[in-house]
Amino acid sequence: MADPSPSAARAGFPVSRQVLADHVYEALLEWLMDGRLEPGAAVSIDGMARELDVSPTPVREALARLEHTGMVRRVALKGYRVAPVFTREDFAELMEARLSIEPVNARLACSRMTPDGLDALKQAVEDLKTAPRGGSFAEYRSYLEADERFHQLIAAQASNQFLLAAYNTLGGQIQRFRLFGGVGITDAEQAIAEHQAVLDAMIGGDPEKAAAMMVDHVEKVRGRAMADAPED
Amino acid sequence: MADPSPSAARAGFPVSRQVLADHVYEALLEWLMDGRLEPGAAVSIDGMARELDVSPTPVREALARLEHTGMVRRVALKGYRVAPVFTREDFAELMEARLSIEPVNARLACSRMTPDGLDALKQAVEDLKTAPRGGSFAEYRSYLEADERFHQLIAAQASNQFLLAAYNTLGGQIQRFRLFGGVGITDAEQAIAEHQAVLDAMIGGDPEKAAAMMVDHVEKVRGRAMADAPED
DNA sequence: CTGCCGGCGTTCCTATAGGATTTGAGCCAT
DNA sequence: ATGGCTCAAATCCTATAGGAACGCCGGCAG
Repeated sequence: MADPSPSAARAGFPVSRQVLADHVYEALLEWLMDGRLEPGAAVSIDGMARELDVSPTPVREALARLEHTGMVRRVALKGYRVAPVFTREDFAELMEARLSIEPVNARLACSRMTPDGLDALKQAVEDLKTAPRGGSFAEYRSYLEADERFHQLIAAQASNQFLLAAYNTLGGQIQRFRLFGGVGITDAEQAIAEHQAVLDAMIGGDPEKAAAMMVDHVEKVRGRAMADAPED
Repeated sequence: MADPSPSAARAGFPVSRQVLADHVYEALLEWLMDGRLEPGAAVSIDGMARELDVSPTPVREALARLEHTGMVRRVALKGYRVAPVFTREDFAELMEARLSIEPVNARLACSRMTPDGLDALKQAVEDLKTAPRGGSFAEYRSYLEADERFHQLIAAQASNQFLLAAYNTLGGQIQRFRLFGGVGITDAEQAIAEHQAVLDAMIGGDPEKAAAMMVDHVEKVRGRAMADAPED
């Protein structure tokens, strides 16, 4: 490969234990989240290989993993395409799924919270409050990242590998919708308050209240998004 | 390759719209479920390629997909291994996850049930009742298959792609535990009655009762398994 | 006897080549 | 002008080859 930077990870960190397919996976994930790969666009294996200066084999492996996340869809002998934009029904289903998983995560996380986990959660909410959110699209990223991190941390603190895996499959879709749903950040103040309410319940050590606050948050997110994006 | 037989799969089904990696995926899945690949065993890419008479590339792609299901684990530059047997804690976590997802599926499935779906559910319970379960291990298979099919159908009838995906990631693990958990079929009569209770609630069109019956079923499964397998 | 070390096989990992398939454009007949 | 057909480019899919790392085993020095 002409660009030495990708191989630097292997050469510079012989203990890295990371292979090319992992880098390709992360690169594609980033492009998917950035919008560089728009929904519906074809993802050519050979094309991506040329773009990333690798052979098609690692690209194929990375795409096989991505398919399982729902970010890309595969049609045999036709190739991969970026998953289409969410319809209103898709969004409703996603929120329904969140409502059945995230409150459980919140309840369990509250019961099993570690001091470090609580600190991380506090930091996530703090980042939400301080993140810039007025300017261009790129500035949303830190806000959205903190949002996703908050929910991800709760799922992790629930200390259940299966619930964590289940949430992670949703998390990517949620993040993708946040970016491509067509709605900007119009509800930051309310969303921050709802996150704070969940955090307060966690600090107070009240699992049931934490679950209830999470239900409240997700339902309000759904309500706001459905109102903001009446497009169909 | 010298032996032309492997290409027969392609030549014989020109309309199959299925590629080699899909066949490899299904073959590996079957071997994992059969016990031919025991937990903890190494899954060599080259070895599987020789065994299946294909090149390593499709095997690599199939394993990349399987990794996301939790059936196999990958260590970079070291290869794939069959996921280890469930510990008591793993099983408890799995049941906890089921308790947060399957009752929701049952409630939604009851509300959105189609006539065809209901027929399929009835058939699954009927198969549970008539399946042989006294003899050898191989005879369990039809019973276990009907069990898994019952839960899978409910998840499908919930008409929520995300909940279905979430359940499917659990379903494989559940099935794997049924086979390798160390417990035989000692609770068929009770389990069938519990399935019947869920089905009756569905027939009666009572979503809340269907959810409650599902909770009852999963909790009792957990109770019986934890009592039967005190190994630690 | 014990610990170190160097060769050797196995395996993973990536690149490259070639066959098979789909898609789109261009041409011809109606 | 339009519908159908042919051809060619692009793409997917699989096979094969080669480089690099890991684990094992026998030999040798202390």
